[in-house]
Amino acid sequence: MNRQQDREIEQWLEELSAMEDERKMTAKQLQIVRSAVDIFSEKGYAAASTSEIAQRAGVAEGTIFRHYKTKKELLLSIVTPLMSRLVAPFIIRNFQAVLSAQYETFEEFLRAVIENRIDFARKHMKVIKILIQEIPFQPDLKKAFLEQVGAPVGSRIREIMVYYQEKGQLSKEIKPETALRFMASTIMGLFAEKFLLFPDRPWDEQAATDELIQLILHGMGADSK
Amino acid sequence: MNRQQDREIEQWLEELSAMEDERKMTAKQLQIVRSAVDIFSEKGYAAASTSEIAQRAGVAEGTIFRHYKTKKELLLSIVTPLMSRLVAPFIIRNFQAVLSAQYETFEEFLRAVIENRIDFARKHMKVIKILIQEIPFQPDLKKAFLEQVGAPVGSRIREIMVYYQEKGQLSKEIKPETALRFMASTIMGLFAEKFLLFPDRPWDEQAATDELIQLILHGMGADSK
Amino acid sequence: MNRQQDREIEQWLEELSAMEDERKMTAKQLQIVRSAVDIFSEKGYAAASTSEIAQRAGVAEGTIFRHYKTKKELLLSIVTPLMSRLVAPFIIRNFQAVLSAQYETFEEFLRAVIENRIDFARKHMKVIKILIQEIPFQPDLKKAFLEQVGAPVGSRIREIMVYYQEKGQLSKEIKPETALRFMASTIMGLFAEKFLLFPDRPWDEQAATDELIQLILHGMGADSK
Amino acid sequence: MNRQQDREIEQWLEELSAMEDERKMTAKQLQIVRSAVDIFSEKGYAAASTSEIAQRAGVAEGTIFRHYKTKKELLLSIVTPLMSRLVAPFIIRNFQAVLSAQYETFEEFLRAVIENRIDFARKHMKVIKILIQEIPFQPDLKKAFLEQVGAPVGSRIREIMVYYQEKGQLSKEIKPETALRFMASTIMGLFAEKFLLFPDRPWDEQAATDELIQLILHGMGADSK
DNA sequence: AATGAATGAGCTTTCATTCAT
DNA sequence: TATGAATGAAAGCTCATTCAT
Repeated sequence: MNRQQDREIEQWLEELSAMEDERKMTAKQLQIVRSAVDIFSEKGYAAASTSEIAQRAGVAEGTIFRHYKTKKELLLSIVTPLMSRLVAPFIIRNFQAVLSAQYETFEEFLRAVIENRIDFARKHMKVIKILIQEIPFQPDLKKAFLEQVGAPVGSRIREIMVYYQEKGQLSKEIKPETALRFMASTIMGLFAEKFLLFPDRPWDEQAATDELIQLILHGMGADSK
Repeated sequence: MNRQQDREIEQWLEELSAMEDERKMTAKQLQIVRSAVDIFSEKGYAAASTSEIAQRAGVAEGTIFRHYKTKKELLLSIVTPLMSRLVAPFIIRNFQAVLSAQYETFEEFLRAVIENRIDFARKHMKVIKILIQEIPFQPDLKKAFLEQVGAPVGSRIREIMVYYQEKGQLSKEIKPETALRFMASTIMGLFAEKFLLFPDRPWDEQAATDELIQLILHGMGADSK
Repeated sequence: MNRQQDREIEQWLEELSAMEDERKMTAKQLQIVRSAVDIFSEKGYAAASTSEIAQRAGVAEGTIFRHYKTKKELLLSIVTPLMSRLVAPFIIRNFQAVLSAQYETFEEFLRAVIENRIDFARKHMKVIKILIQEIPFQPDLKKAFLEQVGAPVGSRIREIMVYYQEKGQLSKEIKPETALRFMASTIMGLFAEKFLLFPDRPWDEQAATDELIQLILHGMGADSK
Repeated sequence: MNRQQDREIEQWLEELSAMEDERKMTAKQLQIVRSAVDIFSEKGYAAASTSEIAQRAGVAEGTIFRHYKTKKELLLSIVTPLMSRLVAPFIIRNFQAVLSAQYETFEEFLRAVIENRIDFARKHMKVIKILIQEIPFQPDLKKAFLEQVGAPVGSRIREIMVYYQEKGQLSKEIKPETALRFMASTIMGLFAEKFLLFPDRPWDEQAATDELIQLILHGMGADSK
């Protein structure tokens, strides 16, 4: 199994979950969702008005409420599917086998994950922004996030770390929770800078990724090439 | 100059800027600000209503608008002073002298800064949360943040890094912008975990700080003790 | 063409422009307009509250703003159509032909116009009152009035005066602007007395009209019968 | 008695009543009144806010209410004195003697009155505007106006007309009420044109006055010189 | 006499949601 | 399924007025 195959699997997982949602949508409904994503991410959930969403979707106000009982249900319908797509690559069955077959070193693994998630994040930037913005204010969202994302990813990370620690490539001192937070926050930091603070400033994505990987690897006491 | 003195300076800077704002406030106005901070951080700026703010402040709704022309002005009056307090420790005159007199190693310096900012952040958690939540939606806030916080802190970090790089304690490969983002995002990651995601889970602050410092030091290629 | 026909044309013009406005109104919207006319003319635009308008219209307050973005738009929607109706009789194509066919003397013409406009004014008293009251405070209204009413009526009056001056029935010394103002202000003076100052005092409309016509005719140096 | 003396009397009457009002005013109160006159005439009574009045007067909000119990009392304090000044020249004792001594012809009299009132109106334009605008909406104002202005001026006009009718200079057919309305409305029409509709257009005051006098004289069947 | 902070009722306007068509 | 008129609660904000200083 090589990187090409990996990408295909990921692709496939994405399509799968995406289709589940969108397959049975009417054209109007799709427009509503798209318009909602735009406006939620532009002005925030609370400041977005259903009438503006309807207008930008080219749809009557009432139509939104035919598909979603409340404005909040519309939010959840947008943000919940993202979560499963977010964890998809970590849920492949027989993960460890995949791992050992595929990534000789922790660095290889890390690079694969980061590149993959950067791809993903770029595609779903708006919805991710909505999710992160709303988690602090919506307890049910927070709960769903911890259960559906936090827990499974957490346990995967644990397995992975043990795997590479036993291979002697990773310091045993660092706790998996800390490592997860460390990785997640540095990645999200990169995103905050590139997409939120300076969206107009051009950047060399490859270089930034390399740099980031070095920071994480060193930080976690893994030997770089 | 020792840590004790450092804390005193910081203290003094804080008081100074705080007093400027609050000195001439009436009792009611203070209540309004406090109530607004609470509610903005609980439900977000857009979802907070001036009537609820007034109610919790024990004040008539009109009173808010006697002191602040608009709801947004109230937001800014809360969030703008935070910025100057945020950068205060970096603006001390003769910073380099202070530095060399005080911190032998980069690690010492890093520890001092992180502990200091953790102190600060704990004290001002709510307002920081408001600021971060609103920056993506308020262009003027974002601009003010970049100018008043980003720029000065950025140039300080540059000086500091050169200083310790020349002392041979810091890898020369890392760019200051990247370093700043790296440090900021790991620190904020810690905060997001401890205060937003699991505010009820007890934690050993000292241990977390030590851990964080090691991650940063290693990540940036500084030799740990 | 006789007076009967003239009245029919006028009638038709009225209906025409009225229908344009009201045809596509919902029942509720019509109630809103009616109620707004009443209340604006009773207390003045600024002192009228949308909530009172809604209440008297038997409609929810929000309904007003579904049809008119602002209170001012509601005012304009009431007052603007009046202007076109006000000038309608002066805009008939081939006016001069009508004139010569119809009115042998200036007095006849004057009598026709005055009676006609008194009819009109009685029907639209409230809206006229609103218009006159608000013109001094709303620059856009004033502009619209001058362009849509002042200019066309002015140039018609000019034509008419030349016509009767050449017939030797009208002094050539008087300027058309002055004549227009003279006629308009005496007519409006009559209205102010009868409808504003003493609305409860009964009056002989025919006698008052005759009297008024004599005053104007003599004032303008036209020979009375 | 000549025109010079007449002017002096008028002057004196004016001062007298003016002083009554303003003599005991503090500087602040005067500023309040001036500011109120400006703002009432600019935006209308209902749309003027006491806070704006206070601000333009350079006075605290509360100060207004120290002098005037309510906003309406402020309005009345401005508009009521105008009424007495408006009728002052008609109330001179022994009016008929003055008349016969002074004005040989009705035209002379008319010219004197009109010139005098134009003088007056120019000086008090703003307050007159306020009065006229508010009369339709304030029953007590209307009542005061009819009693203090309408009645005395009406009876004076009656005397005057009889006087000149007996001198054979004035048609006996016209009713004094009608004559009063006719004169008032043509004068006010001139004012509306010159001060409200086209305040920026320059005009020859003397010519306009002459023209107006001719219109009135002819209209009323008085022989012009 | 003058201030200006405080009030609470009321303002215009927006909003999420309902429902007859 | 889709519409859009209608709703009424609630939003942000203004206002005339009061009162302790």
